[in-house]
Amino acid sequence: MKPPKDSADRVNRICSAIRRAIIERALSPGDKLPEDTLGERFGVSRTIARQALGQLASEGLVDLRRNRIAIVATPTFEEARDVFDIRVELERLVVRHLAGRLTKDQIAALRAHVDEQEKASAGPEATSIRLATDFHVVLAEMTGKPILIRYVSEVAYRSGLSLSAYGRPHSPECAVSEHRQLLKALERGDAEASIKLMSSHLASVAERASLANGDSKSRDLLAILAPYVEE
Amino acid sequence: MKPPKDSADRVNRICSAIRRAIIERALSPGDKLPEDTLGERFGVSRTIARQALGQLASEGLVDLRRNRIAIVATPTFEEARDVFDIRVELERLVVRHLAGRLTKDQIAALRAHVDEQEKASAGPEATSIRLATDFHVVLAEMTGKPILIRYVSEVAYRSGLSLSAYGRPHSPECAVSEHRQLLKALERGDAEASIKLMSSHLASVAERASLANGDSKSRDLLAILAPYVEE
DNA sequence: CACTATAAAAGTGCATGCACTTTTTATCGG
DNA sequence: CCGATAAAAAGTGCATGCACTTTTATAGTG
Repeated sequence: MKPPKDSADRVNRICSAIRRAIIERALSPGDKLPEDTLGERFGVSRTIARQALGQLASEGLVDLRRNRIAIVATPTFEEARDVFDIRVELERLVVRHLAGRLTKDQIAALRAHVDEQEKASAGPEATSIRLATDFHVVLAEMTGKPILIRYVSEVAYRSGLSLSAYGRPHSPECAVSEHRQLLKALERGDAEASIKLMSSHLASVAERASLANGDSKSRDLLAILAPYVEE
Repeated sequence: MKPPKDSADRVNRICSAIRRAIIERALSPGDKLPEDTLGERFGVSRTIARQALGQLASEGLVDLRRNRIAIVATPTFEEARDVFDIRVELERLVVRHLAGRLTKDQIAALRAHVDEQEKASAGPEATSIRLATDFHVVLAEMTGKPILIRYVSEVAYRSGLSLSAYGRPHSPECAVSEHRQLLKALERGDAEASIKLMSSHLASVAERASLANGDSKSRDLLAILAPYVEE
């Protein structure tokens, strides 16, 4: 009779909230996440908040420092690049599996998603970024492969964090049109094209963070500073 | 002068021990892992044991069921296959980055590792399996990319668990010779060949778990084989 | 004897308390 | 006013205790 106290996912609620806050840039690298503040805000004890932080740390979104307040992670430039490399491979796996296999309903859902994304282009950047990331997660979910879903989500969120650290302002129109193109290729079952489109889409996302390939480390600093200097 | 109570990695010690026990098949899918037994065995409180279990659960090696004793995970057949798919992509990334970039010392270390592996072929299966897995982890570590290392280790261990669930007896000689071939290709900087060798090596590992042929659910055999065949 | 009901045991879930560390604030000499 | 220093506050690390759930052992009944 009483609510089954389904508390296993109280942790999850906190994680989701923080992930979203990060992806929407309400939280930035270095921002503090004290256990008791979190617990208070979410109406749970420190124990639960602590678990959530542990989980997020294992996903690379949070930095746990002994005896210090946990903070939103600050990915290094190299880490950001590596995550993108991995992300490309994982998402290629996704589209390879999805090309030509999407049901009518799935296609409709994806189209609706992109439409919403387009509508959000005019609005606040936070929503736009979140929807853009969600698109990739939704794609992954359509594979029905729990493990792939988990990994793709993880790298997608980490990418978002990197972008928040090193990226220039988000450009929604671009993402929308690229998503539409990809969707078309998937729909007509062109795996080859889908993979290419996904790769180049992610490359352009990475470029926004100046993460484009270059083995030289000397220009990294410049690349890092560029977004702040220009404008 | 007292030991700095470097307790952050007491959790890690437990995790490592359990991971190793799993890979060596001392622990099998379904085996129970009670918090207090663990704590007692490792001389820590339940709290720490619990953290370790949480960590391992997030790596997919342990199953946490509410109010029930944690158990070693039993990957489904599909999960096993998916992990292998992801593993192939990640390890391709590893060898792609390593080909032609290995230092003399690294090559020596790898050769030593394979030698040890060969020596262990005659001994107990546990050691042989562990060394075979380690080879892949060591390779990943040589990329110096923390994130790649983490993901590769994770899928390597998960693969080991799948093998323990579905695999036939381990065949050490096979792994040794394949590792040697790969090492040669890496050494002479032949990225193309390295990637192929890694792919086919992992395919043969997967085959040992009957993950390549359609056991019960053979519906997309082509999709399963695609990553190994292509290119 | 099987089969159920029931009580004890074992185990997890979680809040809490205390020791310890880091951070902040307050105080004081120059 | 500034910098240093000590004291208070804030925060984490972790063991522990108690409520609750599952499992096991026990006893009762037709």
